[in-house]
Amino acid sequence: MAQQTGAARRAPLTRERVLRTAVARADAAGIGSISMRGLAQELGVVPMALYKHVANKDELLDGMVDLVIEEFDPPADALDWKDEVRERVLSARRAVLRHPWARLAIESRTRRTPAVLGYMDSLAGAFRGGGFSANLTHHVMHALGNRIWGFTPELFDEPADPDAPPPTAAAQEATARQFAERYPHILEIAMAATDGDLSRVGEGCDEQFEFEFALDLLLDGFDRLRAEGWTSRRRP
Amino acid sequence: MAQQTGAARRAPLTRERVLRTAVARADAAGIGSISMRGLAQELGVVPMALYKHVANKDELLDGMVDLVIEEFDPPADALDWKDEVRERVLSARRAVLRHPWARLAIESRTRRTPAVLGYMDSLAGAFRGGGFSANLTHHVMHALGNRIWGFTPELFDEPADPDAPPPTAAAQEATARQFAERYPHILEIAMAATDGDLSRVGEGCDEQFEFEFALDLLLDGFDRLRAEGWTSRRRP
DNA sequence: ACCTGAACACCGTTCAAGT
DNA sequence: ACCTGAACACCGTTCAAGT
Repeated sequence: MAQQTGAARRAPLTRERVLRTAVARADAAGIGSISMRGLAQELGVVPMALYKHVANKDELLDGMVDLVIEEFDPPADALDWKDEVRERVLSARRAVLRHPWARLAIESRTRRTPAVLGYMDSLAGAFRGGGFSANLTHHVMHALGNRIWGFTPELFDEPADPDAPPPTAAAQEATARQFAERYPHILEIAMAATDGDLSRVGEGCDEQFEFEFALDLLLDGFDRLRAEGWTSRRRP
Repeated sequence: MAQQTGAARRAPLTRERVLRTAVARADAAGIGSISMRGLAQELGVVPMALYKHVANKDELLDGMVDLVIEEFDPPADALDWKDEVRERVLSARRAVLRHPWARLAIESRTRRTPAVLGYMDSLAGAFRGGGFSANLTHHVMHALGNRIWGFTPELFDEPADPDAPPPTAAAQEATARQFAERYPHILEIAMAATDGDLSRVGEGCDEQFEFEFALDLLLDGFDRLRAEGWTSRRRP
């Protein structure tokens, strides 16, 4: 008995299984929980075994991002360029929201995998098909920036520290007064975002709204340049 | 003789000196070169000594970013809102270009230091002073996103691996053909960016142009919403 | 009271030794 | 030929022991 160890009884290690396990781990415990050693242990395998399937940790992260990109849904055919871009980007957003670690992984990766290139090519194709010149397509994709991956930076919204002791009412009052004095415009903005309900300021704002606001603003601007027959390498 | 060790002879350790040394080190060797131990060694000090001046590595990074933000120049007075925002953002860009590591540090930090808040407040103030409602100011700042820090994601431009062996002409031809087949739109874009000179495709494009293109496109869109008296919490 | 050496619990990756 | 244990050169941070 016990001729096979736990490791030997497991499904054979494949690149696919390594990557899927890493994605599940990152989904559950964040990108900080991804280490070659920890992942190997979860797979019941010696760390070096992973290096059969991924060259190093960077390639592991690239592969994880590729799995997220594979979740992007291509939109139905016969949309005009604007709806196609919109659908593709919002689909990317849904995938990135399912894998919150992907935001930082995408930002920190220098990645030009086939999955990345394929997605960018399909977006570029949507613009070209809508009558954008190659040049203008180039510029508008840069203008979209990381929004092509469906996320925006957080800027104002900071995850509240769950370990922080709840401040006393007096302390809260004091810091609020100080804040109002030093950062009056930020306070205004925060209050506007919560319809003046100061107690909800910490909740952050409606990120989905902000994302679509900016996306549609950009797409409208693009449309204007396209309609104007923008060609020159000059700014709008 | 030698009553004072090298460490003792040095200027006393201060938070300021720790942060400035870290910034200089990151400027020279990248963010990956920043470690508590390495930094301590450079300062001729035992690692634990740093913990007197920064609570932990996260706070060290926050402090480094703050030093970059302190390099932002407030613009001359009496600019209209658009020029003021433009000047502030382009000044931020100049600082970030001087400290290339700051891009990733800013993206990965969850930072709401006084320096960060102060800068965001000044930007928000420019919009408010230009007649933007608090609500619209909120949305347009989200739309600017990380561009308020003066950078855009790299998207297409990947630093060429200097260690990679120069591919043979035949291999280059083969990959080019394959690339053209799989990613025709990206190829078009890349060629447009280099005026059709394929040999310069690897160089990447004019990032400064792309940055200002997107910035001005956004500012124009903002101006349009402002002029229309945009108030509703609906998309543009 | 102050400071710090040693230690703890990790990393990614190499490589020689073992089967 | 294949696989892997041990090792290398690191991490951030804690804490007890020393001055």
